[in-house]
Formats: sequence, C-alpha cells, structure tokens
Amino acid sequence: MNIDFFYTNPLFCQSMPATLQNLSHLARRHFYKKNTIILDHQESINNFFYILKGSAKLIKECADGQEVVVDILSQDNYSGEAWLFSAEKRESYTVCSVTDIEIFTIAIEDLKRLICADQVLTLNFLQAILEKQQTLSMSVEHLLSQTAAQRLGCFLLRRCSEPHKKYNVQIHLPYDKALLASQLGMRPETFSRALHCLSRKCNLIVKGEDIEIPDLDKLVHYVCDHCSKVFPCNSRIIQ
Amino acid sequence: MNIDFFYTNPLFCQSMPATLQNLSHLARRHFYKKNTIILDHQESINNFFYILKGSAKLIKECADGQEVVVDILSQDNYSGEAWLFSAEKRESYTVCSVTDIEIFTIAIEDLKRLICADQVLTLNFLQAILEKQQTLSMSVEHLLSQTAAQRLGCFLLRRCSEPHKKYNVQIHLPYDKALLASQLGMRPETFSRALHCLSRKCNLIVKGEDIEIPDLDKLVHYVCDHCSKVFPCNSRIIQ
DNA sequence: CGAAACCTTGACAATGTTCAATCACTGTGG
DNA sequence: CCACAGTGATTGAACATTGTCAAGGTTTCG
Repeated sequence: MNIDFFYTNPLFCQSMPATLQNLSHLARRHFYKKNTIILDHQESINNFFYILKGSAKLIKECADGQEVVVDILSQDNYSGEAWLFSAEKRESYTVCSVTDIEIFTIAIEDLKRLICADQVLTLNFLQAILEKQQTLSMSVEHLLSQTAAQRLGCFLLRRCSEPHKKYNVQIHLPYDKALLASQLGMRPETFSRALHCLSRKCNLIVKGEDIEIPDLDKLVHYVCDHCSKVFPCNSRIIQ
Repeated sequence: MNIDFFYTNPLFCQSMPATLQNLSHLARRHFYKKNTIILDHQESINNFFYILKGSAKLIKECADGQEVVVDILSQDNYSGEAWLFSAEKRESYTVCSVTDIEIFTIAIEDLKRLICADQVLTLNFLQAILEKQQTLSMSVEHLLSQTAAQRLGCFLLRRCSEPHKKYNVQIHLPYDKALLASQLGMRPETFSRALHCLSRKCNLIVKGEDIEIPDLDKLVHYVCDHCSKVFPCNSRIIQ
C-alpha cells in the first residue's frame, strides 16, 4: 500500500521510518461493494483491518443461528486488534460492508511483530485502544440504564457536528434504520416507536432519514439526565 | 510499596529493573474496610489502582442521582488506565469496597511516565487492556441479546472452576445478590426470579449463596446457544 | 428476643418483542 | 407512462420480559 497514508495517519505516523516502510509492504488494500462479506470468521481472526472509506458492521453469530451486530465501524475505524496477543482464538465475527468500502488488511502476526519492535507504535495502539475501551464502556452503561428512546436520543446527540449550535440542528442518519436499531440494541419496530416518542417529547421533526432538532436542550435534558456523562460528551460519532 | 510484588506480578515483572524500582517508590498501599469509598470522583480520575486483595465496585452517577454499577473488580484487577492519555477528563466514577480490601494506587501521571519509558511495560499494558476489552465486548453482546436468566446462567458458568467436571458442580456466589444483580443489569427482584427460573429449567439447586448444578450441559444449552462463544469460553471469572 | 439487612413473592405498570398488515418509496419491464 | 414487485418503514394487537411497589419471609447478630 502507498506509504504516504502511513506517514500521515495519526495511528501510525509517529513510528520509525522502517516501521512505516514495513507497514506499506505488508498492508493489502481491498475494495468491496455494499453488502458483501469482507472478512469471514477465519479471516477476521487472522487479520487487522482499517477502513479507508465507507462503513462496515461486525456480526457475531450464536449457536442458534441468531445474529447480533456488535459494532458498526466507519472511516478511520479499525478492528481485529483483539487477537494481537491472545493464543486462544475461540471467538470470531464476520465483517460485512454497509456501503461500498475501501479497507486495508494486515496479518495479525505481521502487525504484532511491528508493534513489538517499535515503542511509539505500541504507545499509539495503547492510546487508541483505550479510547475504544471508553466507547465500549459507555455502551455498557447505556444498555444497563437507558431506555430505547434515550439510547436513540444519545446517538442523535453524538452526531451533532457543532455542539454549541443549540437551535434548528440538522442531522442525517448514516445508514438503514434497521441497522441503526440493531446497533442500539432494539428491534426496527421499537426504533420506529422510539423515534416517534422523541418527536413527541422533544419536538424532533423527522423526514425520512433527515431529522431536525429545533431545541437541542430539550433532547439533552431527556437523554443526558440519565447518563453519567455531560453533553457534549467525548464519544462523538460524526462521520 | 514492596518491590517483590512488582518482580513477581505478570503485568509488571518483565519491565526493566529501574522501572520496577520506580514503581515500588511511587505506588502507595492502602487498606479499607468493607463498604467504604476508596476513590472518589476526583481521585478516580488521577489514579491508577490495583486490587491486591478483596473486591470493589465502580459506580457511575447520573445527573438525576441514579447510580449504575458499571463493573465489579476482584483480586488482581485494576482500573483507572482509561485516563492515561486522555486530556479531557469529563467522565469519572466512584470506587467503593465490596469486602475488606487492600489496594495500591499510583498517580496516573507517574504511571504514564513509566509506561512511556519502558517498551515492555507498554506492551504488557497493551496486552492486558486488550483482554479487558474482550470482556467488555462480551458484556455488550450479552446485554444486547440475552435475557436476564441467560445472563445469570452465563455468570454461573464462568464461575465454574473446572470446566470439564460435568456433574454436581458446586458454586458459591461471590457477593450480595443485589450487587450481582446490578452487575448483570437487572433489579434484585428480577435476579431472584431469574435464579428461580434456572432452578426450574436447568435443575439448579439453590441454597442461599450456594448453588449446585447437577447437570452442567443443561445449563450450557440454556445459556450458550444464545451466545457467539463456546463453553468453556475465555472470559472466566473465578476468584 | 428483636432489630436490621437482605431476599423473595405477588400484583401491577412500563417497556420491548413478535407477528401480521399496511404504507411509502424505488426501480424494472412492458 | 403505468403497473408491479421488492425493500424498508410504520402501525396495531397480543404477548413476553422486566421494573416498581408493597408486603412478608429469612438470616444475622447484638
């Protein structure tokens, strides 16, 4: 892959020149159409991947056949780092594109070697993964304590690009309502009702995938009173 | 703190001698009685802590006063690493002892300096935090897809010390049922009913805090069919 | 024994799921 | 251009799960 990417990307750029060189040799670029499996169970265990453009969902499948969307990743998100140091690899997931997508992959073993040989890269990964951990930990808190409508409201708030604009904020939903629903831990029907509930209680105006928030504080009050964080909280999801 | 601890602890022992020396100078040991606040909001932001003996709960408080138990930590667990590299520290929690407890703390800034100066320590932290991340990610999956009874059953399975013993397995609940309930994301009443449900459907025999599982496979079937992992899964919680 | 803490139970309310029906939008072929 | 199929979104009704509140039971410990 083009070395310029690694020279400018925050996760990699501070590494040693030799590391960047190696990365550019070992990373493989891929393009996929919307709704295709981009990493199957086997591949997801052995590869780190980074989204250059587009978004993808991580799907876990249960013994009984049910599928759970455990995460949705967009540009500059990545996954697969979980298996860097773990010998036992019982767990796996399928990665499926949500839009047309451009990614690069690198074999876990190769990445591990590079990380172990470069202190700065190790530190960058440590930092990046701590940020990811905070988002995960927030998800847990929300699933434990918030209703469906509050989780949806929180999602909308985290998509506000200018947190200090308080009136007539415009938002566009980034993907299918059904997919969004599963990310937020609810059925599409519940999602639909939750959105309706927010439009009643917080005066949202919903037009298909476009949502207008006339008075942000109303939504903040409805959502953030039941969360330990203070709006505008860290875990923004602007894409 | 005694340097011997650092020389033998898996998270620290491979670091450079100078690092271990520094750790032992900078770490402060503390003892607390059951049910006391061991780190308040302010302290939890500025300190890494490690449990030497006992257990503690992490509590987040919402704007409306409600409290959520986001995690329960036991011996050799730690927390506070989230703020190692994050400048903005809007989030915080209170740490409260669940048993009599012995911990050591170290100022985040000190730990950060040591980590940045020691490649092996950085790698060890990266590895440890990736393991933590897997557990968190499992929690999300369970909260998204399992019922209260299944989550409880999963907890019980993860406490089985010998995964290959299939019959008449004995388990002891590690703390209050109410606390356990909140960790599993349910009310005490729901917990009580979930336990009752398991005793009916999977033949568990409940005697106060002691539980006997005559036939493990029955429970595994009830719980793990709705999970992407295969029993005995990695995330054990034996204490 | 008696108080306090913890746990359980029942009745009911709130929330979310399931299933079926309908609607809205889009693209296709005639 | 229209009819039609297909997909995604919404709605209603029945149901399942979980939460809430109040009461009563159990255990522990002085």
